[in-house]
Amino acid sequence: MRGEPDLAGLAALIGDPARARILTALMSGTALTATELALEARVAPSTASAHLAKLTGARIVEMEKQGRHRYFRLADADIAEVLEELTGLAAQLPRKRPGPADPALRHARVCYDHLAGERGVRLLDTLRARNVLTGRDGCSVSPGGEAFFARLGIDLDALSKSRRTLCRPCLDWSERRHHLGGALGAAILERIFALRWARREPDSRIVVFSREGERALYETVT
Amino acid sequence: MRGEPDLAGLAALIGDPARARILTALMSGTALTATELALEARVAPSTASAHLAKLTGARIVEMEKQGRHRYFRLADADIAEVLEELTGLAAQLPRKRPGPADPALRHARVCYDHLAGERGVRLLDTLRARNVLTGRDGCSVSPGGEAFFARLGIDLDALSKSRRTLCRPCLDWSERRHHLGGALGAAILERIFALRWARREPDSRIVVFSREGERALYETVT
DNA sequence: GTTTCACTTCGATGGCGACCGAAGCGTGAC
DNA sequence: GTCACGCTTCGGTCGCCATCGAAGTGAAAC
Repeated sequence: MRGEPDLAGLAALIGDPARARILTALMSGTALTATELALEARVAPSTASAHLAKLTGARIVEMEKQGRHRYFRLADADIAEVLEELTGLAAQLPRKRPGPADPALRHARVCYDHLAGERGVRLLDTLRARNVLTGRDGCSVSPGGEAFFARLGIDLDALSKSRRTLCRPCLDWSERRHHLGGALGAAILERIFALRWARREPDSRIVVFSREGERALYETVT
Repeated sequence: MRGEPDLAGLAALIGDPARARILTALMSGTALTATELALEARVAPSTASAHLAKLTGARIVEMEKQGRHRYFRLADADIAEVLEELTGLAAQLPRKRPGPADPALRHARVCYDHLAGERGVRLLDTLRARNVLTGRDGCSVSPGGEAFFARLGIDLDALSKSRRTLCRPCLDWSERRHHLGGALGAAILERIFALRWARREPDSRIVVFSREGERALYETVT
C-alpha cells in the first residue's frame, strides 16, 4: 500500500489559506492554543478546530492537553524546514522581488526554534569563516569550535546525545541563503535569549536584539 | 505590495491531484507536451490545459511552442528541489514506512536533471569520502577533484561560469539523505548517459545502469 | 454544587474549482 | 486548397470542503 507518497494530499493540506496561516503562526516554534490559532487564521473556533483535526491527523501538527487548553505545535523540525522552503519559493515566484514584508522580520526572526533572517544567515557565515564550523557539509564542529560553544554556555556533548541532527543548514526564505538550524541552532538561540542579548517581540516571530546583545554576539563570535 | 509570500496559493497549486501528477511527471526533467501531460494526469486535454495555464501563470512551469506542439517543463531547478523535499515529507508522514514504490525508482532515478536514489546518494558520499568534494558545505571541489572531473570529461571552468550553483546538496525523498544537484550534478548525469553507463527507462524517471556502467562508475570514483 | 471557559461535534449552507464535451483556432501535412 | 492534429476556450455540471452558529462535552474556578 501507499505505492507513492501523497504529494497532492500534503500540499493541499498546506494549501488552504486558513491552514497556511495556522502553520505560519506555528513556525514561531511556540505552542499555541486552539483559540489563538483561530484568531490567527481569522476563522471561527469551530472552523479552526476542524483544520487542526486535519493537521494533527496528518501528523503535521501535534496536540498536547493542558487543563482546559489544548496546545498545538509543529510535529517536527523537518516540517518547519519544508514550510520555510515553500515560503521562500512562494516569495520569489510571483515577481522576482524578494518581498518587503516587515523589515524587522527580515532582520531577525525565529524559524521554529532557531535564528533566521539577516542575523541568522550572518551568524552561520561567521561561524564558518572563523572555522568554528567546518567539514564537508559546513556543519561539523571543529575542535576549536568545541571550546567556543563551551564559552557560550552550550554543552555540545549533551546536545549530540539527542536524536536530533546537531547542525543543519536551513534555507532562509528572506535571504535565500542558509542559516543554522538543528539542535545546535536551537541551543544558540536559547542562549541568546537566556543571556538577554535579544528578546522576542510578543505574538510574532520577530527577534529584537539589544544594542549590547548585538555587540556581545559580535564579540563572542569574532 | 505583497507583504507576505503567498504560501497557501503555491501549496494549493501543488495540492490538486492532477496538477501534482503533472509536476511529478515533469520532475523527470524532460519537457513534455500538453497531451502527454493530460495522459499522465489522467484528465481530459481541456482540463490539463487549464491546469497548465495556472502553472505557467504562476511561473512554476515554462512553455515553449514548437510547431504545433507545446512543450512544458519545470521553470527552475529550485522548484524541482522544493517538490522533491515535499515529496519526501509526504512519504514519511502518513506512516513511518518510507514507502515501497518501485524498487528500481528508489535505486536510481532522475531528479530534474541529476542522479537521485541510492545510487545518487552513494555517489555523493563517495565523492566526499575521497575528498573530491570538500569544504564547509561539503560541496567545494578540491584541487585534486578538478583532475578527477577532467578525467570524467567534465569541464569545471565552463560549468562554474554558468549562473547556476555549481554544486548543491539536494534532499533525496526515498533515502532521506542528500544527493548531488546543481550544475555539477547535472553534468555528471549527462556524462553517465553519454558514456552509456546507464540509460533512461522510457517515459519514467528510472535510470538503469548496465553492469559495466555500474563498475565503470565505481572504478572512476575510487 | 453552579458557573464559566476552552474546545469540539453537528447540521446546514454556499461557493469555488475541477471536470468534461463541443466548438474554435492555429499549424503542419497532403 | 483540404484535412488532420494539437491545443485552448467556452459553457455548464457536479461535488467537495471551508465556513458558520448552535448545541454538547469536559475541565477548572468559585
